[in-house]
Amino acid sequence: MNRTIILYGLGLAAMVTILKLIEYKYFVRQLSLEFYLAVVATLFAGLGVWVGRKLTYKKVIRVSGDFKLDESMLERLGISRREHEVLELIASGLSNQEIADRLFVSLNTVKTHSSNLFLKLEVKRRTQAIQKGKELGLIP
Amino acid sequence: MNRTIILYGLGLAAMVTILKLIEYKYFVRQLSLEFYLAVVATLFAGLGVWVGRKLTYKKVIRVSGDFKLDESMLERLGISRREHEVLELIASGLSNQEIADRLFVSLNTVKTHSSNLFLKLEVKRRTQAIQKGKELGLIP
DNA sequence: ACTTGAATCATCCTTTCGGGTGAAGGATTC
DNA sequence: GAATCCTTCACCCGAAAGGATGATTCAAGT
Repeated sequence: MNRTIILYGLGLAAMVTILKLIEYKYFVRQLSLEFYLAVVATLFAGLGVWVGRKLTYKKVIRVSGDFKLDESMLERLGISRREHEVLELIASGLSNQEIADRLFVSLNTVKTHSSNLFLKLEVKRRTQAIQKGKELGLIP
Repeated sequence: MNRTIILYGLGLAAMVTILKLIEYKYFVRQLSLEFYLAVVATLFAGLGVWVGRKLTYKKVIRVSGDFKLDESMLERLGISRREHEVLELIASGLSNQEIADRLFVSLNTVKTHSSNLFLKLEVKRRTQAIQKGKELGLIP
């Protein structure tokens, strides 16, 4: 953070210096004030974008919380609501029996759902399903 | 994305217009060129920061990258290097046999490591170990 | 009315996991 | 040298997971 502020200051200083040099040597009497202003505005807007990126990069990374489900991926893979629900519970670390209890269905039903899920995700284990589900944006 | 670009353009246009008005009405003959430049530069740098934030916000969220291992947590829980290694491979979706092949040890060894790991993490399943490992900053 | 897909449950069978226990070799520390 | 920790491996056993297959119900569409 301190580093970026210092860099920002140095960048500003360098900019001003360069502009001064340009001002006194070439442009000031050859080009219009409007053009000169446009150049300054563009340069500093660009600098601002760069600095803004540097300043907000790390902050945003920490936040990075809000997960948005990729529903198009669900459709593409033909994953039903129930199967997705099972995937979420698998990822939360529950056993098939616990999932069955939570969804008020039988163990066999959960096993069927998970088997179909593994087929659609092209995986062989629930741990792989977790991994792939995250990659595809199906679970947080 | 298109919206931000349009906003950016409108912002620039508005800025230029305002500057023009100011230029022809008040400042141009009362203040030095340096001061005028500084105002322009600051305004546009600020605008750039704002635009930069808008432009990079969504992109950065998806990255959500650099993971830093919490080694103090490993020590606190008494998790050895090998056990942590096994945890990483478990989280990547490998079976115990696959982990054994990758580490050039026997299946029994992997089972011992994972069992000790589960004790230290206070979990009962590998899926829970993945979940808790992520919470504690032991794996990405 | 017929088809289709989802959700549900079942049975059989194999593989994988996980718990418990013991033990041997190596490195470090006291 | 004894104690401790890590790593390695083994055997046994029960629980959980996974594959294959078939069946029923029910709602939605055609």
